[in-house]
Amino acid sequence: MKDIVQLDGFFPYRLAIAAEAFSRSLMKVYGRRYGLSREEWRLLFLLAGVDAMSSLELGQRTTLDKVQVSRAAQRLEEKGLISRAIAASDRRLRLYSCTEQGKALFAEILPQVETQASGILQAMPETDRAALERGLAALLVAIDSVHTIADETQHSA
Amino acid sequence: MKDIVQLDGFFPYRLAIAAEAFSRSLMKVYGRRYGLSREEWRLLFLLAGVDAMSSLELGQRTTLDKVQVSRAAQRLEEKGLISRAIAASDRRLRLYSCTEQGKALFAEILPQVETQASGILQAMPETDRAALERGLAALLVAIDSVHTIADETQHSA
DNA sequence: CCAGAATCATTGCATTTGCAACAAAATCGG
DNA sequence: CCGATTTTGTTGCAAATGCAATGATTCTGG
Repeated sequence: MKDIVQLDGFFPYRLAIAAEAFSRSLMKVYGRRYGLSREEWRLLFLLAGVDAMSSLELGQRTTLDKVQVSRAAQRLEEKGLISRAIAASDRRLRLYSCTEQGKALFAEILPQVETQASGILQAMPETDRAALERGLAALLVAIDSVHTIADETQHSA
Repeated sequence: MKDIVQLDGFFPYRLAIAAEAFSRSLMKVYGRRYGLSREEWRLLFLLAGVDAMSSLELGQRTTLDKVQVSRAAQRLEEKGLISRAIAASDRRLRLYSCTEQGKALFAEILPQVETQASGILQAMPETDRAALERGLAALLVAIDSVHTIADETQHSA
């Protein structure tokens, strides 16, 4: 009789719960054992695989705003894990890159995080895991598309 | 040649990005327009549909620890949206319930949040949406199962 | 029935975060 | 070429958060 949506069935709620639980599980590894915040870990992850990356791209790929990027990068720099430089092409931008020490730490942590993640994913039936992969990919596309539309309408307004 | 996992393909990363973007999109509605935090909104959501709920159950269903529950509930009480009482069965616990004002506010906000959420979900092909539903359900089960295991081993240790 | 262990909510304090203000640099219009 | 607007990074300050400590209540083993 209730016209109220059951929370358990409310999609955004379930997505948030699952993502948070998953994230917490991984944070136990890089956080508790290595003292990295989620933002720091994410930046390190992004930077470990490339030569350098601009602050702009960094923000776009993490959905972190510029303040979060700036502060996480500052902490990582203090720890000697990344280095910061002013971009030659556009001196407003910063060019971040991973130090050797940062890459070494990342190489040490990543396998442990992967193990932790696998522990959860392997508990799922293969078909469900494939469904999740597919659905998540589509969701990311959908989010990106509505964002783009929102930005465009804002421009014209 | 790189033995480094591409971040874009790393599952936990994509899950976190999608959930955060989705969450931010909904927060524009209940946050910017109604001044509720994510935790406050979630508690209100849980309480709007039932007579009362204990602090313990509240925490379990939201993956929030007791401090977060306590503080979000305190703020909601100050706003007159929920009421707090000591549970008769166990006087350590609290029994939270939604006030009429809280239910009214929830009824006002929910449709707007649903509209916002639908805007994203409707941008997905039907089959992908179904896959996401299925995968997400399985993921929640998997997370719960490994949590249970972890707790049990901790007890025996 | 009682003393110690366990569970739960709250509080204090240091750190972090978000938002707005600000400063530096680039782009655009004339 | 110069001033106004836009874009980007940083900083200040108030609010939020996490973690450890505390207090209140219940449970457990004798």
